[in-house]
Amino acid sequence: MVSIKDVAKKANVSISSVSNALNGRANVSEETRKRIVEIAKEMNYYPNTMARNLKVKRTKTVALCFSEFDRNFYFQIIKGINDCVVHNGYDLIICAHHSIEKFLRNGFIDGAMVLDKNVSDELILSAVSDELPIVVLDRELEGKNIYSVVVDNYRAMRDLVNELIVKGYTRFSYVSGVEHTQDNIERYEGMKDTLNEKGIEFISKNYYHGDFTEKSGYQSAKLMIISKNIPEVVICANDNMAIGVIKAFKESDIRIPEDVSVIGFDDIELANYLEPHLTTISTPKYEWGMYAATILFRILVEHEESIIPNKIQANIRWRQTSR
Amino acid sequence: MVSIKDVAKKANVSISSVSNALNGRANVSEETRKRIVEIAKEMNYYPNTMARNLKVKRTKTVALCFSEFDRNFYFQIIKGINDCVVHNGYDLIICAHHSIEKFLRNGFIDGAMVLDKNVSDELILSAVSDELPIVVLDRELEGKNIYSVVVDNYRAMRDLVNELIVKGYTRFSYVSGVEHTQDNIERYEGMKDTLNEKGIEFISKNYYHGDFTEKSGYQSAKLMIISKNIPEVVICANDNMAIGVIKAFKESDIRIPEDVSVIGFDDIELANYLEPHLTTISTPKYEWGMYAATILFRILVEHEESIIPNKIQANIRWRQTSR
DNA sequence: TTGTAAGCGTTATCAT
DNA sequence: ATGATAACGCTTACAA
Repeated sequence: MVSIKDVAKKANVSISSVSNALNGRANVSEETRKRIVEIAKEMNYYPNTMARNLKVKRTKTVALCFSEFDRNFYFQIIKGINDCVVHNGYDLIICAHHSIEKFLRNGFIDGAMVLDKNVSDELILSAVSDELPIVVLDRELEGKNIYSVVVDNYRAMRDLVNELIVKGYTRFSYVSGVEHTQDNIERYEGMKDTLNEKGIEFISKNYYHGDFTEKSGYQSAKLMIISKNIPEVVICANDNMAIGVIKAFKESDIRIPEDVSVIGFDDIELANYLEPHLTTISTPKYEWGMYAATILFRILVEHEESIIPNKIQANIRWRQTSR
Repeated sequence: MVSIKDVAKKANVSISSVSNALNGRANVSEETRKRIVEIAKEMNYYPNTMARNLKVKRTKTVALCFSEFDRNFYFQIIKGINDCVVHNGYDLIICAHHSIEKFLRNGFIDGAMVLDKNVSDELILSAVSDELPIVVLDRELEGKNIYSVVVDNYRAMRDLVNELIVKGYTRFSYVSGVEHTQDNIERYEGMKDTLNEKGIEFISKNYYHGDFTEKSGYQSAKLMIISKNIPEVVICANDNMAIGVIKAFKESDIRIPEDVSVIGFDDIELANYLEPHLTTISTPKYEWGMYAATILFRILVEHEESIIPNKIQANIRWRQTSR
């Protein structure tokens, strides 16, 4: 690996002149600057980032902690993040939760985003600092230099249920995601509260325990069928479970939406390709990522303080699985 | 940021003792070792990776260059890569083509993988070295310390066409991907050569110019319909175009597979959810990534030389869009 | 305009 | 067993 020393030797100047020349500083004659640049290029010299970062404190790199490569739901979020990062002239590295400590602790990054449930709150709270603001997308977390950018599940669900009631639906079932997750709780509460307000009681036998997987949706619907407890509409805590629900109903020749409506949450790519197309709540993934990164840069480059991020608003996509 | 110096001061020892203690070296008494470890923990000390890497040459980090966050086809590949990297005790960073130079040039990584057409061959060839082996997944590239792990498109297509001929198909159409891409060329050649061998001439009016997008598949099928040139089977250079083709046929009430069969390539997630389920060629994505990373580690940790990677074999998934 | 030298946070060599 | 000290490759005051 060719170092600044090698370039200096070949150019017959001191290393500081090389540094100055290459960093476009004024204190070097145009003539030598040219020569140095040329020699550097011809020697294929690139400054060692680590050595540089050891000196200057800014690295112009931010990290995204992410490891759920199974769920392609996330990739539009990442795209949004990436576009914003590039636009700000920074570099993005994505690393899995296994590696995040390595990057969080050591001044290699100027800021971070977290989209990985495997990372504990404690880790985040212990890593965050004035020199390392963190934006989290997968939880709500309070603290100095920490910013949460999450979807407003509760409100989206309220909007949905209100509209369903207007359409005349009264008998609801709910297929839950993993019980203790914030997403699931907010989505469920949104539904329940709205029903209650409208004088519709939600009884617990219409609550089915899922875990966000297609399979758990399938099994929940099977249960409805066996127990002859088919509602007018089944609201699923996410699309994957809705897909499972639909599959089970289809197998029993229960028509959608004539016999029962099915509604998901997330608006994954599949939702619009299924037969029938899935009515769901669309979280604007690209904008979500973009906004999260924007928040980070408002701190990083604008040095804004006391930002309170807005929640991301999700919207209903009426399609064919509902009337 | 607390440094080794701070720990040394607080523990009343020299920095070398701290370093030795924390790195589990023998030349430090058990007693002081314990004290130092304790103090380090209580001070929340983590060694600065960059400073360390400046000294020792191994970073135990590899990079994946990737930026097509639009095509979720890729994510299982990344998962395979990530699992292998973690299994070897390394860290993975994923960075987009914009940033790759920064990491390729500066000794921050021990090795790299490339899955990004935006990276030029020249860049790869100029960055590769004994200290930085590179595995490419998206092209075939020759050179010292460069290894290509690609899918055997040609063979898969030969297998497919041979079986189709056995099934009695004789009238083929082909919807191409972006013309000059290796994937497209190999897939097309595989089809054409096999047909020729079996005495079936492939005429150019049955070749439709697509670009791997659903839309281009849709338009190609529209063209077939308008020109009343519907074959027995249309082979698409990827699944997305097959989806477009199917959509167009459906709109014209052309039945699949009764009137025409449609076959894709890739086996994206959608393929198995479409109605009818798409017959396609499945590239084992997880294994592909896993294998590519494995090659890298055979060089990195086993110091193997002169490895000639096998091509990844793809397999036909007979489903409902073909007879 | 140019060069010298200190320092960033480590590890490693060599005295002690 | 412990501690100075050089070195990694760079930036940056400061001196020349």
